[in-house]
Amino acid sequence: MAGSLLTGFEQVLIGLIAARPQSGYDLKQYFATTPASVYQPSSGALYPALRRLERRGLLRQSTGKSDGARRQRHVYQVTAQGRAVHAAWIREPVNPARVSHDLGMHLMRFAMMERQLSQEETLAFLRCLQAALADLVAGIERYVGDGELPGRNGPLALEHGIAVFRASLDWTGRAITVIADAPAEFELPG
Amino acid sequence: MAGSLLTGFEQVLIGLIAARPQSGYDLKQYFATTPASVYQPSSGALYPALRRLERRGLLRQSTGKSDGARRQRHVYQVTAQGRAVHAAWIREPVNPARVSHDLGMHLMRFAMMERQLSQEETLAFLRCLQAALADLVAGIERYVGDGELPGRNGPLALEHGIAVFRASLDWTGRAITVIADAPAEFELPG
DNA sequence: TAGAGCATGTAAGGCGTTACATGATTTC
DNA sequence: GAAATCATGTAACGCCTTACATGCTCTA
Repeated sequence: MAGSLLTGFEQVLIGLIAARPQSGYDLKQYFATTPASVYQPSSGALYPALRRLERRGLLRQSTGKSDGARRQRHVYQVTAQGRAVHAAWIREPVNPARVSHDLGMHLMRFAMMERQLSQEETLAFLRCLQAALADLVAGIERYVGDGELPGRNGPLALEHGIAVFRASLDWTGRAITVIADAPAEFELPG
Repeated sequence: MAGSLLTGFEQVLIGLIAARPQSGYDLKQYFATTPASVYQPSSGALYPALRRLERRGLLRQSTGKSDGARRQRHVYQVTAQGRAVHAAWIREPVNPARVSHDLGMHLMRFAMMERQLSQEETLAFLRCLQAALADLVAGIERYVGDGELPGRNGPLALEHGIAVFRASLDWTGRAITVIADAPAEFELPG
């Protein structure tokens, strides 16, 4: 992602805490139990990241109430500034040149868009993603057609890439249909 | 990948140089022109990596002949020790627990297997990958079925994961067919 | 009171990114 | 001779990984 000064990991942390105030341990549990998660952050990555975000004024600690916990938990919540940073991240445009690199992060953003963006904005995002993926797939297919790679396994591995990104591309079409067909169930909360 | 002391990036470098002796600049060109490549290494990553591998005795420089090059090129080739390390990397087993994380690296290994492994060994690798991906997809589908995620975008994002890994899984089936049907065209060179 | 699980944190070391620096050689 | 291109490299900085350390609380 281009514009922000935060890492993708930090942005995801803000988004998760924006959805529900929670502690570092809660986040570890979340990452550990969510299937196919890109992140399995270690303590050495997670806790320093939370403190960085706190130092920058994007998170703050709630009153550390120990509700039966074994040890004092540090429950974080998002500040107004943190909410603004998160909103800007959600709205970052899709960079077509980096879509294969950023795909996982785009999906994270999509999952977090629901309470931030209107139906129309979400559809615009998906259409950008769709166009970028279509170009990506076309580019790989052109490369395969050129017969650049010798042997058998090389072309097969490229076919894997085509199949995977084509699955992504097909998904964007289905997602657009689902979002477009669904009624706007609720308005965006403040 | 589990066993080796080298990074995945370093292993890929050894594999590419094993296929054909080349310089750092050649490798940059390769990464820049191959579509959907996982790596777009910067100079600050590439050249130090090559020197690390040289210092460890896995690469050595050919006679730096300037065949009309603008500047002295440092052409690397793989040493016997480097070849052994690469062969061990190619044969590393698929860790089912890390398959979603290692998938790109597995595909790199597959692309480089052709001259290292027999048809039977390649098929065994693909069947391990197939089994691991099947478990992964089943796990995500079970998670979706549990209805853990609220809202609309979260489940849709998970469906993306299912679609992508299912495309990988389907590819393994096709690749197994292609490899199994193909005659052993040539024997493994020394 | 010993141990297991909870929850946070630190320290060393390594690697990558960005940005800049440096020669050499064509080309105009 | 100036500029563009080729080709390699360095330095600062930041983040992650691994491994270890620390206390607290519940259970036996």
